[in-house]
Amino acid sequence: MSDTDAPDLPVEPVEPAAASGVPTMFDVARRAGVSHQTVSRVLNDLTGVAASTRLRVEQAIAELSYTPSPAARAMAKRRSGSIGLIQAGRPDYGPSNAALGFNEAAHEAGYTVTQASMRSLDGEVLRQAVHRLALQRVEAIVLISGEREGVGVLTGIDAGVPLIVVASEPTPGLHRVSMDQYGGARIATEHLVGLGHREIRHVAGPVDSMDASERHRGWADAMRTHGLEVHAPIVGDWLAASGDAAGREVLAEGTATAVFVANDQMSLGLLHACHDAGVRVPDDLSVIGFDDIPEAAYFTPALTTVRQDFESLGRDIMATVLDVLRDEPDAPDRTSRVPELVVRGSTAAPTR
Amino acid sequence: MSDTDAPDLPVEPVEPAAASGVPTMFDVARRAGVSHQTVSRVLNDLTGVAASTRLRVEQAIAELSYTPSPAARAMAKRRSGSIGLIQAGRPDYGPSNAALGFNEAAHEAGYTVTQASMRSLDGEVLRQAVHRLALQRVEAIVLISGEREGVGVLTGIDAGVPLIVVASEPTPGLHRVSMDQYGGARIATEHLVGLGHREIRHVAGPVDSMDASERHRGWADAMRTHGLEVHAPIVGDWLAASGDAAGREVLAEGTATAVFVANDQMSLGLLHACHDAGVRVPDDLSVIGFDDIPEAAYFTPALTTVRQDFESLGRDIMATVLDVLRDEPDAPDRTSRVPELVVRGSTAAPTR
DNA sequence: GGGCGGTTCGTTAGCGCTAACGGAACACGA
DNA sequence: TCGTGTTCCGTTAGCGCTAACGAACCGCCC
Repeated sequence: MSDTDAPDLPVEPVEPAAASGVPTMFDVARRAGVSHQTVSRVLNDLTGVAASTRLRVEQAIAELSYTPSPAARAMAKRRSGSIGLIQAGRPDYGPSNAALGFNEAAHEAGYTVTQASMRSLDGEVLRQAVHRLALQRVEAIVLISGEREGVGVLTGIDAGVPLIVVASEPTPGLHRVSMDQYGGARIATEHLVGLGHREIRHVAGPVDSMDASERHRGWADAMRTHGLEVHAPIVGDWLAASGDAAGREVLAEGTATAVFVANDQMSLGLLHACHDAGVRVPDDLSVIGFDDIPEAAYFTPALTTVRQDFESLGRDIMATVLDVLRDEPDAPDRTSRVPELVVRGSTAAPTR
Repeated sequence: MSDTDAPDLPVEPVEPAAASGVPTMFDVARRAGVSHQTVSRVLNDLTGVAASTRLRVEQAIAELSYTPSPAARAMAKRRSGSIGLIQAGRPDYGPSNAALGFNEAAHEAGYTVTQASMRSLDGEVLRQAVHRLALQRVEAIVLISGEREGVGVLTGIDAGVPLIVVASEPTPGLHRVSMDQYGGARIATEHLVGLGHREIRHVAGPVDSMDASERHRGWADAMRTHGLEVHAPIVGDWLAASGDAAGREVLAEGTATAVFVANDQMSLGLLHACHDAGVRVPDDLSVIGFDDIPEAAYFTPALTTVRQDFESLGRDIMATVLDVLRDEPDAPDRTSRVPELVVRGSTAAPTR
């Protein structure tokens, strides 16, 4: 049997001992009196293991409180089991809650989430973040940021993995999830029109925001549907300060009886401007916001707004990721979740 | 030369080809005409590589656009290079920004962040999140959540890795980071006292919140310092609704000339209640908040509050993590960052 | 000219898993 | 008795890195 004339040396089977502390699969195998492969089989719930053997292995696992090394597993399986998440820009109510929903859904699906968030919206910084995640061999990269630039940057990148973005406009080459901003804006506008308003201004979000564009479009289309004049919107930056400035502008003009503001924070600023100017809301001016942040109900007056379910959006993102990873041929389009009107005290019929 | 009488078979050196697409260290080595170990040396910036060789390797790396596999590296080095982050509870302004700062600092330090956030504050859910992260072999786990219960849960866990929490009270057995909530509350109270107020109520955060307790303590101590009566605080839950309820209570009582509210959201609710009741702020009642969320400047009236730098807190967390991982003997105590008073329009001298 | 220290590099052996294959043991019918 | 399947399990060979060692080569001094 021996293919050499040298004496058979006592070949020590190289079963690594649990020297470094944490037990390995071999430690479990030795304790259970089986091979490490059988342990692997039990771990991965494969067939071909006798019930009694399975039990012994499970017991050994429990006794050693063994847990498989994710690095070794990732290496052998050639997949990391983790998904990259980039949250760019200010951690506002919307993005934060979407990220949270995504996180929960990802864990439920057995994935790990590797975070690469940043305050900056700069293209170069974003590119680096994508690169960092790609280095980590994440299986997909998710971008939560409504800015058109961010999406543009991703479009030009070949990260080697699927890219999923939250975007309310079509994004060629990328997978997309969003809520129906256009529809929400129409609902808001219809509400004002239904109350009898005919001079309705719009305070929009930043020009680079796709959500802002869609809300603007929804407002404009609704106005046109009713034969009302579509003024140029006043452009803000989502923050309360810009809402305040926009409010002063609207009041200086003095013709509007209602304003559709593209988010709740700017609505707050606008309400502030009204109060300063002695303009009563909703008696002299109706105001409707967008998002329904938790504070909106306690603005003065309580803000009528359009509620978005960001957490569900986050879950939609993960669902889309799974579709993409599984290469589903006809995955459902997850861009039609429609926001819901919440009527409070900041809107009423016009008095003039 | 041959030690066998068999003919020399063409021994194929088992250098794995780039069959699976992504290039490996061996591919780089072959292209550069060196051994894979030399590639590793270049990658890890070790000495003992001739400048010319280093150049050739770097060029090969660039040409193949090779990036090392984190899984293989983690396995060989026996460290994952990632840190677990648990953000429990609502993604409010404070925690979200702290998480963001932490994220940026972690990446600057060369670490990856594995996220395990959840809306729930339940102990069991938290325990599972810690477990999930431990399975991932993260090198440390960070908890951002001011609830005492969360910290308590972590105290009882042996995750096998260092645990770092954001907590404004001492946490035996855990590493701790925080801002000086007590000091901030004293500053707020001193401001009101300085204006001449003597009947100052406190609207506190939930009893399980350490921040709430510290702010309460700071208020109470400041009151005592000035010989003022320390009433029992009204307990809220951080949300605007509870601030509204607290406001009604304060107004019904009718003795207070000022209120120190434990956060800005509840302040908003309280302002709302005042407006409803026809009580003018600050003429009839002064209100001061805590946190300085971006919206606070646009409350009606603009809110006087105490500003906290959450992003820096996040960076402090990462600094502490690094101290712990490096096993620094005398790491600095990062619990003394003092908030800053921001005076706006909601506080004034009492008129009675 | 030989010994000796430094620099530069290659060889080998892991890290802890999974995938692929093979082989032993047993049951069954022809 | 002999195949012929099953069922169960072990053996071997990777996955793509790092760590430890050792060999080759250079120049130097005695």
